[in-house]
Amino acid sequence: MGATTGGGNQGRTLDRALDVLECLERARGPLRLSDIAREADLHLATTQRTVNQLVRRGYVQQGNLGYALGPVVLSLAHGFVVNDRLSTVATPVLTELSSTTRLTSSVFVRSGDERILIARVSGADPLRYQFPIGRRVPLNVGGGKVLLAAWTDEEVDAFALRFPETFLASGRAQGPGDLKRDVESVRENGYYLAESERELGALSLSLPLYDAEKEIAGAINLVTTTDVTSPEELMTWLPELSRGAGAIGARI
Amino acid sequence: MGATTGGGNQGRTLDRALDVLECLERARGPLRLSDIAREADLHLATTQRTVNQLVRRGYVQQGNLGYALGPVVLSLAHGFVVNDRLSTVATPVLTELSSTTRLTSSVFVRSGDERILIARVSGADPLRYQFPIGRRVPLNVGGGKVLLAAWTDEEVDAFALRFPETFLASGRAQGPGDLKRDVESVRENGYYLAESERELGALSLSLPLYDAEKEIAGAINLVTTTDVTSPEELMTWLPELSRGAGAIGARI
DNA sequence: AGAGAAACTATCATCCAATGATAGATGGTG
DNA sequence: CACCATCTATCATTGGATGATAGTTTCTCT
Repeated sequence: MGATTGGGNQGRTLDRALDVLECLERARGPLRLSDIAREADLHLATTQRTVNQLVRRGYVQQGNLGYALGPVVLSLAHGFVVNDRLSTVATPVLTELSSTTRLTSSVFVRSGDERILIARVSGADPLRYQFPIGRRVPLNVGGGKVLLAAWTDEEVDAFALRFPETFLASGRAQGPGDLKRDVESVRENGYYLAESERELGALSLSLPLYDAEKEIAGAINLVTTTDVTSPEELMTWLPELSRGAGAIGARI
Repeated sequence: MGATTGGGNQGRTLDRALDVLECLERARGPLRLSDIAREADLHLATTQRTVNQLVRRGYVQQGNLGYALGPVVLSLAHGFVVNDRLSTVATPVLTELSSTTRLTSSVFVRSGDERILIARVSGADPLRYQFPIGRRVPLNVGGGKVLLAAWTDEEVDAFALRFPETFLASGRAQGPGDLKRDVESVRENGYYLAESERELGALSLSLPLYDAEKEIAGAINLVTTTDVTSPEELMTWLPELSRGAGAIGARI
């Protein structure tokens, strides 16, 4: 089903085209025209016109197994990373941070009910993830919680209710109450330590990033695995991470 | 016939939205609404509606200096790199190639009258380029010429006439005749050695990539600088590069 | 602080491009 | 060959995009 806006039918054409793109983004392989139509809940004819248009512009490419995203989306991403203030400022800081801690560090920002990884530098023994930049990850597990800490109670409540019961990678269930408690702890301590929440065996220490106007702009974290680093050991890097967060925040 | 009969105004809405995105991609910094309208040749009201829609979806973000691309375009790019056959196949080959040659290697594909870098692995002493993946580069200079070699003479002629007189980085002028001669040499030799064409001091050796059906699918190259590598020295890596090209082509 | 400009938002009648049902062309399969 | 699926093409209808204008907010000078 598409993410088309419920309130009023304005901007239908563009919304549908973006739905098509994002449905191809989620796809694990090439999609047939009819697959896209079903997935994005569009008429076949509409899908065809939209997809062909996207093909003409290079945003979608057609193989003999179906349609997939095209190379032009890479160009847009390039335009983002070379321009975006947070991206360009964060990268050198992460590089230094990963160099001193020998851990993987990353920066992500909120996007709707998700967060998007916009920068990452691998540590000494890199994690197994492949090209994570741009990946969408949930907002309600792991380091995502530090992004919620800047919201009002009402916003957090509304968000928490949208995710009634989430199962973490550790197997533990996380209800709205648990989420609110974690957000509270972030507000008190200024950081969040996550253990096997999004990924089993993953361990991460996350801090919010604030810009010059004290507005939340994203989050930074160090991530490792439980088999090489203990939570206590990871916590010793908190001052270093905090310094990195400050350095980034001061320049955006 | 397939595309847009009679050059009518079909798919105007989407086309305009993509124009907006690409105008932000080209921009060197945040753009004001009126800048976008002028740049994309749109009415201000149309621009506003389109931009706001893109903001709502995260494709554009609004700062206090204007509009810029948003993080969601990174997600699309992520969807591309994890799915695209050529991207995933090429990366390990480039890694090995750069390891043995100690040079920077890359793969690019054609997109309209440009080529787009879809994979790159840095060599021993990395070039000064920042995050080049996704960058659009001209098709008529440097390694781009190997992509033209698979075209018919008519196509090459038509293309050459679209770029009447191009000035290379070395200062040399390249007319349509020069371009055609270079394309001929690619057809004969199977490779192209470029010296200070797109970038002053750059030296690159490029080969076309053919898929299982002998259709051209992109190009691969080794790139270095004239101050550390001589053309003759670079040419000694031709067998290695050719082997890499074959390995990629066999798997797509 | 206040005047002026610029950036952005909102409204609305007109009309054209998007829509979707249908039919046709193409290609692969047993 | 018949069958099924994918993709393409056509066209009347209509509803959403359009663009002119006016309004509101925000910045920038002096």
